[in-house]
Amino acid sequence: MFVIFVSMEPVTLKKIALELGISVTTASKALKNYSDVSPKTKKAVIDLAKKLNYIPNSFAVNLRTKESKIIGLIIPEIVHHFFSSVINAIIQKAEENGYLVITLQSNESDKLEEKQIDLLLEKRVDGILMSLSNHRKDLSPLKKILESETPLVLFDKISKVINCSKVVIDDRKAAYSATEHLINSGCKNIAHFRGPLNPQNSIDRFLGFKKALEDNNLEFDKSLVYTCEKVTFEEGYSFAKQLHQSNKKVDAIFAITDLVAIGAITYFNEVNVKVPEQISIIGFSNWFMASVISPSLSTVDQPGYEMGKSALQLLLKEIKATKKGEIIKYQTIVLPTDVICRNSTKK
Amino acid sequence: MFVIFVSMEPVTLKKIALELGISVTTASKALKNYSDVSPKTKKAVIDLAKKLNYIPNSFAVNLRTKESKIIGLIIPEIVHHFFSSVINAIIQKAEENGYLVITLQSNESDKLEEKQIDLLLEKRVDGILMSLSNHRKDLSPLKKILESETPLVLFDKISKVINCSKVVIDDRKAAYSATEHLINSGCKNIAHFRGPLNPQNSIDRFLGFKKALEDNNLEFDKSLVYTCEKVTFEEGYSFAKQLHQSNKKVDAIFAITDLVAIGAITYFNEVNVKVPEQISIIGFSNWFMASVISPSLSTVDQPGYEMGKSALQLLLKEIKATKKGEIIKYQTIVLPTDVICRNSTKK
DNA sequence: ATTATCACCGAAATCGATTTCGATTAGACC
DNA sequence: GGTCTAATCGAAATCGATTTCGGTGATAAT
Repeated sequence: MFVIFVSMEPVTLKKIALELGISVTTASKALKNYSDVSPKTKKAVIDLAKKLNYIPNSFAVNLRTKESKIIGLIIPEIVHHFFSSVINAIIQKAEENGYLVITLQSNESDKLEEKQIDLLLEKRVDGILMSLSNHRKDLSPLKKILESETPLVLFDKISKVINCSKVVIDDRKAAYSATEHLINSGCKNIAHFRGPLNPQNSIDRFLGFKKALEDNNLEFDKSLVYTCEKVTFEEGYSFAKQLHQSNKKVDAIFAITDLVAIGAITYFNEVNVKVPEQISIIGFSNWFMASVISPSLSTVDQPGYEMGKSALQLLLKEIKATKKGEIIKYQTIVLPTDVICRNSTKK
Repeated sequence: MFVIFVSMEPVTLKKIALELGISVTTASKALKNYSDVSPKTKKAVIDLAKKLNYIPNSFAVNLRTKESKIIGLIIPEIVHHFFSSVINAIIQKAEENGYLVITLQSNESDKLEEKQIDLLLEKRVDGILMSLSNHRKDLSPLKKILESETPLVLFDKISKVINCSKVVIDDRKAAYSATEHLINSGCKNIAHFRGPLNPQNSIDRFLGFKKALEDNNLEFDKSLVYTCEKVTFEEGYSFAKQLHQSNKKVDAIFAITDLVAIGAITYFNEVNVKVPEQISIIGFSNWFMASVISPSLSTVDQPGYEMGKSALQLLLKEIKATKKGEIIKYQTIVLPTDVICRNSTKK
């Protein structure tokens, strides 16, 4: 049997109504199970709809209901273990709750980030999840989101001064614990490969590091702090090399990220400096590779999946509240972190 | 100054028209730069629109134009280096072309995959990009996409029998080259850690492996083929162990994926089997970690970014053609791959 | 003065689904 | 027969932007 169809026109309620000799109104009500439609008509409509494979036009539905059932997500980087775990959680949980997710990558560019905010607002997404770029200082784009009455939840890389819900870890405390872990294992001269100067994340980790030294009566040596610009493997490698060749007395390193730590380990492996015997190294994030590298990397577990999940749940709550016209109470969720001891640190 | 606003009603064309004492028609035309609107009126409308921060209601625009300017993307896994590179390319290139991307993860579940296809069709996305789950055999959900006249492009994990555009690498040839690389460096007893039995990918790589042996007069030993179910680090590790403890004469391994290869390397490092002196290992994908592991891993470069980019470009072309009512010529793009020699293989 | 031309504007239909508000009919009940 | 209730149905408005098509008034051409 040959079926030739010239771009068949789509199945609409009108078509169904026409075919059954009823009004569009009744057809609509039948599908939505209104009580003022006779069972017979209901069945006829439902059957025909199924037969014709009727799909309600979401454009029209959106227009009426003023909802897109879409959530916007902006993050600095997709190809990044932590963020891809977050995305994973968000997409999955969103779908379970009847929402789809548009993902955008700011690439650590402020300008792009702002453009993407506009794109999402134009698309009239029902809510926005964001992790900010490292350089963001101008908060007016975020305020624009709030003014448009679009619920907004920030996670991980947030701004403390913007008035909205947030999901974070206590970076300061986590860094404190990591440093203390090094100290407890007997290290006294600890270097820190920190992140860029602007993001709150890396500031907090630095402060936690410093505080741990102070609280344990260890001298803070400014020259033992190296600042990563891009937070890469190569930086970890090269700072380790600089540190090693400087002949400074150092017995441990706390790195801003597992990737940086692995760069350092790789260097020390190459020049036969024993980790952790000669130098202990601890990272941050608990990236999958941390458990696999040799020696396996001690680190701080940063729960990406949970973060995505919590952020999404907060957002959904706010979307519901906004819809009902309720006043939203912003809240900040702080997720727990754990130090994970492996073989790159002693004891 | 206090501004109290009770959920201000949104700025619409109607509002602008009312404020200026003109019709909605004229306001619309002014913003779209029609020639039958006086420069004075145009300016007035544009100025007021900017002042009120007017954003056209995309729901209404979608309804009129029958376009969502959204592309759907379904992949088996997000937290995966190769796929996240693909996503990265797709999202970026889509944005540059005025499209946003809804990403969904099938999690290697057929049922989920089918549900997600329905979700995207209900959302009336302008096109769909897919990499299939490993188990997909029933192709009717894909046919449903085509019947709905939604352009579809498959990439990486495709089905050969479905009639649509595709972007792939020549897995067979790539595996052939990888194996030949091992042979050329003097290896004669080569094991293969292959992927699952169903996906075309892993079949092709297996076939390429086998063909390379034949063409070089090496005996194919079935007992040297290990089949990964999940394609994990652990499988690579454990197969390496089995192989080692079996005392079979083996001087090389071709692994389906870098992750599996790294699992194997890790095992051999632990038991002090020298790579590549005692056993050569080559992986597949050119994951970032491959260059970092010790010894660095020889592998086949699988261009994820390019694949995403090509798939998107094909899709955009089809979307445009469909819109114009043109007939679409399906095409299959085969991207080149390269063997990358590092330190896990000889010479 | 008449016609033609041009510049400018707006009423109304349209996209497809939803929902309000009546309208109609049949049967029940007094 | 008349009133009332319950069961069914549909006309029309609505969401907001777009576009067709026709109209008006002013100026230029004859």
